[in-house]
Amino acid sequence: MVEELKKKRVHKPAEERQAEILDAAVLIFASKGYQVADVQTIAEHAGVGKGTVYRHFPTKEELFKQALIRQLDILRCKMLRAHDAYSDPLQQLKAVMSTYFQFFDDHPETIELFVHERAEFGHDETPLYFARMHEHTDDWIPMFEAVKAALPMRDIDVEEMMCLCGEIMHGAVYLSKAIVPSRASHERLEQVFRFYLHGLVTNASIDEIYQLHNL
Amino acid sequence: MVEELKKKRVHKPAEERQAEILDAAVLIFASKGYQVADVQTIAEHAGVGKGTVYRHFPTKEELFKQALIRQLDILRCKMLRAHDAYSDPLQQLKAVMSTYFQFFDDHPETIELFVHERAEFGHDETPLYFARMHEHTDDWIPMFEAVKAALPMRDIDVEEMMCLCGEIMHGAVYLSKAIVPSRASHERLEQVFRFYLHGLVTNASIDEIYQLHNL
DNA sequence: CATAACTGACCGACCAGTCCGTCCGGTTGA
DNA sequence: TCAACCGGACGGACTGGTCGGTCAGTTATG
Repeated sequence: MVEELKKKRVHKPAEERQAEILDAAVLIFASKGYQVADVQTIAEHAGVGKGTVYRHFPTKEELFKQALIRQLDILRCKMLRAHDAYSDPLQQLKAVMSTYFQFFDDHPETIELFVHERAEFGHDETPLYFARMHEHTDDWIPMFEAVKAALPMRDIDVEEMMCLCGEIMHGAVYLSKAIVPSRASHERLEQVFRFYLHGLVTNASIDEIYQLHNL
Repeated sequence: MVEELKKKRVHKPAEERQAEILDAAVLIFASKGYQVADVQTIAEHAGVGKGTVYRHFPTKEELFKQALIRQLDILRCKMLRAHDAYSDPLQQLKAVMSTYFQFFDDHPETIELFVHERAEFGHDETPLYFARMHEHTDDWIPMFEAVKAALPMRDIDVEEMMCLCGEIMHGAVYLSKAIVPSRASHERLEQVFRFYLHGLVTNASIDEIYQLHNL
């Protein structure tokens, strides 16, 4: 009656195995948090033994960070692609923001991963989330410069523009789950984007700008 | 030589004991996180035995939540006091925002506490941080109504105003530690407040508004 | 058969919560 | 005034269970 179904052992290229393990890690870490998630569960979920996990990642901590980096790279990549799809700087900005919101709509577990990183490791080192953000700051400067040039801007420097943009997007996503009734993040794109522009410009009509830039 | 310094046992009113324990709990939970912090350490820090902690709080989780609630109440109370010190709605708003930033400047450990709550318990229940915020939403509606009446507002309803205000303040505080070089939160007050107003109004001169309201 | 990948039982450290002996300090009565 | 007494607050050793990381043995592959 009780079938002893033995999983067949398979050897795979390291890269593929690691990807499987990382996918499982993202899920488990996101749902339980770093401390509570246990490596055994991740291994089972990835369909491998615990020993195998440790063959590919030296410690639980490293496993977590790799899982996180994987997600960060995916997000970053999507944002860059969204940017490159447009030439008008305001369209670029809106597309990037949209991608950001959409990403967290599609992968709510990633929010949890970020939250847990901030809680667990943000204490004494800058979270990878921000480290990476900051590391790649330069990539976005040209866009913000262009936005600035395109708008009747009040006196704000580019760094401040970027900082505010990051804060408001992060805030919207981070708090999106907490608001009752919770709205899908991307529904908030329009609201947040308009608000952001209003916050930047002097006194021009936002509607004019919208029309001018086909937003 | 080695003095056996035995702590004298002292009986105290329950309330006082609990306050001592909660203060220790805030510190330890904030610095280590919910999972890593151990009750023994909290007990030692409060100058009591572990058993005593469990006399006053049924579980570690309850201890954490009480510690959090304590901080939330302090913050809320300060914000209300700041509000009541002014009659002009814009001055009130600015004062409340200022208090919020100042509080986290003075008690950076409280940020950590919120972060850990979101990570540990925000998963399946609304964090107390937001629950309380939402619970007391009504307290702030009159102020935002008044702000709205005082400004040449674009078409935003009060709920949205409050939501955006919360997000931008939370974002500024939450990210304040991540930015390099990190600025004291309160230094950002002016920047964030102006940004917020710009985001609300139609096309009036912010400077006019500032002068009119003595900001 | 040689080698590399894989496995999971095992070890030791760690910790939430318990439990009972200890001792404080308020009360009583002579 | 003070000594004997007692309720209950207190302390901390202990227990039971958990989990990160290891390693000796097993299985696939060439």
